[in-house]
Amino acid sequence: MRAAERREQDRREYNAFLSECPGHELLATLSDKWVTLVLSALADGPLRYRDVSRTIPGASQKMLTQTLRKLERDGLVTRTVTPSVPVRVDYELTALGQSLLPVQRAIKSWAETHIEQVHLARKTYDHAMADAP
Amino acid sequence: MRAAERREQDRREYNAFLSECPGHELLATLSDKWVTLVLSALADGPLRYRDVSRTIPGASQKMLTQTLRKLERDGLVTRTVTPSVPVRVDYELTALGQSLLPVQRAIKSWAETHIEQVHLARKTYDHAMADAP
DNA sequence: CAGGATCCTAGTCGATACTG
DNA sequence: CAGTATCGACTAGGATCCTG
Repeated sequence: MRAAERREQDRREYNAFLSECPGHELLATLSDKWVTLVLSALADGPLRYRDVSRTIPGASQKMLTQTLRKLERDGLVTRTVTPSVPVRVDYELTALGQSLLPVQRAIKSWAETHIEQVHLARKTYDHAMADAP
Repeated sequence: MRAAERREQDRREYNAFLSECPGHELLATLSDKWVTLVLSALADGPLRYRDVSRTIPGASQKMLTQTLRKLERDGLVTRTVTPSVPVRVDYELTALGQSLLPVQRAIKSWAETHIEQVHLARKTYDHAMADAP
């Protein structure tokens, strides 16, 4: 059973290494469905909580809050509370957050120019699989 | 209860719209932890199954196979079976797969230049939260 | 060697209800 | 208005065993 232990050890070390890898940290946040949506919702300027949720009808308010908190924690957006009645909370991209937009655009750009090839490949693949199951 | 139904309807429509959005399709695959690792493992040239798994010790063979199949289906890698005894299977990036590497590099690049700011922001945020819980 | 088939758990997400 | 708290459904991913 030493081999199994050894493999598990390797796996742990590797995963530890990965969680320290900047690229994967970024991907972890960037890949979040709601993160990308919130980011692009705020791209045009600051929004109140309610307006963000209207811009992204698919998000439950739990996910929305969770996402906004995460982004705030990472320094990508600022949260400004105006203690009126009722309270008003505005969210705005920081400079750091804005610097992420070009990266998003790069991804979107690749997607738009290559997605058809991917779809075609899938069709071909699925068809081939249907012939030889 | 009509309001709830309406919201659910909106959510469904929105999610349907999202799943058709090229950007999110790409992000769905690109953000997969194992996808990025396999992609960069194959960046330097074709590899056999065993070698991929050695390059990425953290991946269970289930995840590895699953990921490779997904990439093959999307036309990002080719799978070549050599029917010797024992069999030999090579995986190689397609042109489409290689065209994805610059995007990965862009992400990695942003991560490396900005990750410290993110870490700093987190530290500050967590510290502020500790003061006012 | 390269995987297929299963079982199982830990975390994710949505819906709902309540608060300052 | 802008959340917080809680619960249950769901599922991705890991461990394990087995095959051509």
